[in-house]
Amino acid sequence: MGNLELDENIEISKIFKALGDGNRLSILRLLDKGELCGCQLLAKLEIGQSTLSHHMKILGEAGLINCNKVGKWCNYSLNQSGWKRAKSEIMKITKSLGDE
Amino acid sequence: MGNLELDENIEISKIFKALGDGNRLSILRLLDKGELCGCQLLAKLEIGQSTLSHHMKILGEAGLINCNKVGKWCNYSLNQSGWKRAKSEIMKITKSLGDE
DNA sequence: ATAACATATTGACAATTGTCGATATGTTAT
DNA sequence: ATAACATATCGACAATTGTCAATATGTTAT
Repeated sequence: MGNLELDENIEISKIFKALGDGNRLSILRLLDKGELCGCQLLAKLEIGQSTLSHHMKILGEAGLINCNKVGKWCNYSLNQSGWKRAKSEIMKITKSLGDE
Repeated sequence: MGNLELDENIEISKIFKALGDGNRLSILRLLDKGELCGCQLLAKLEIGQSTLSHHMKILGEAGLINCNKVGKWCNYSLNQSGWKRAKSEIMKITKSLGDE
């Protein structure tokens, strides 16, 4: 038993689940403009601190961001390798559509 | 009031939410190999018919698939323009990472 | 007309998710 | 040592999600 392809897809779906939230997309767009610590993100978003922390955890576990901890600050940035994976999976799923 | 950027991101997040499920990724990978009707998909997946129908609705509303109805069959296929949008949003979010 | 088939919809349910306030942990400055 | 700050964790809650069985709708074949 156990569908291996499905298990693999469930694994990959975590990346897209992480992208499936408006606030998290806002966070990622901010990070694309440059590294930011949690408190800077917090100042730009309309959510509580614990909520932000929760979102950062989900993005981190999905491999989409890194945290470079400096003292009490967490300097978050986009994680190149996570995004590479995300893009590559999308390309694999849409091989038949070509590049256009 | 109302945060417009967030609203836009919530809108876009629906595309990624649709990708955030293992069974739906399986469905999309099957469709990438070629058009299939619901009953053909059903034969390849381990889910009930109503569940499949539900997933197809979500994928359709996200703009990721089309249904070409022929008689009692729905011939599903990947929707080029929906995927173009998905890819373009990812590229926008990761401008700073370049193409690599 | 009737039966068989493909798909959609409904209602129910457990599981997961997004959010918050409160609290804990760890760090810097006084 | 103490206070102030940054982040993480916990417990609670409502909302959303994935699934199913049952039923409805629409289509084809008899």
